[in-house]
Amino acid sequence: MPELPEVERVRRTLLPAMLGASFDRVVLNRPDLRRPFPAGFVRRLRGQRVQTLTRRGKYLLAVLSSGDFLVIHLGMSGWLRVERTATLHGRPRDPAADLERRHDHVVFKMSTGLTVTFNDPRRFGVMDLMDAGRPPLGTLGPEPLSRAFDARALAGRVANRRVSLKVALLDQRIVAGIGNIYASEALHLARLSPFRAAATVATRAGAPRPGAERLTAAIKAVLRRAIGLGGSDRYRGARFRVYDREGEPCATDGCRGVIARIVQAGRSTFYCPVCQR
DNA sequence: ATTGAGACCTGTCGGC
DNA sequence: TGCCGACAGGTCTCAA
Repeated sequence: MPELPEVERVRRTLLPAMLGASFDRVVLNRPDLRRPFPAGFVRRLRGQRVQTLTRRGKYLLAVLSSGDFLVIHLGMSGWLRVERTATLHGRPRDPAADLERRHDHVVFKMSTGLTVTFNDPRRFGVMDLMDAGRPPLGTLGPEPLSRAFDARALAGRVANRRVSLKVALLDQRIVAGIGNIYASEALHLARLSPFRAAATVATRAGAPRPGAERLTAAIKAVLRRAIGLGGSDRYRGARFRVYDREGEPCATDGCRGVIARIVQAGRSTFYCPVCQR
């Protein structure tokens, strides 16, 4: 589920439950996610008030009244849901819901009376208390929707990089928050081939090449649109331009191409061999 | 210093 | 129907 637009949607869902509220109870249903929870995790959260709830790339960041930073990454399959009441007993059996609750790994009971539950079947997510200036947070590239991320910034960051453009977009140090879906989407909108060496959109004669302008604009457009649609998952939001559309006709005006799927760095790339150059 | 491959997990889907 | 492999929205580590 989660790339930048989906994480942003989760953040907005969480605001009414968590912002300005404190942790009344914290329950860990297992000792680890991708990594163990840090020592004293429950104790350090309990009673703390959430002062800010922001997003950096694909990370959610809560600054607590104690000064601690609660950091949450949703991994591949993580999400957070907000519920009004604890649903512990007296409910009719619902096999589908029971199955899902098997992966409720962390529960926050907030002073708003709302419960926030972290669910993550694959357990690639991370929850930690850490310094915002430290890696990986400190090594993230610019926020793609910020002013600071423009053609010049992108060009500077891909200079001398021999990896393909697609793989470069997945590197969170170059730009933060893009994942496998929106990398393919942005390249298609920008009509740039995923195979190109990243450095081919770098600076020449002191100015970013045209590809860098198109690509930054496409990244912003694709992400803004997805945020506007509430992100994407199986059941809602985005109709993708190319992602998961192998064999379908290309959506670019006047293009007769057919969407292809290939693998780069172990991940699927969807693209149009005709209009992406 | 970069880069690719493999590891970490569970679930789902399509083919036989 | 059941079994099996391929694949899934992300990092992280390790060897070349």
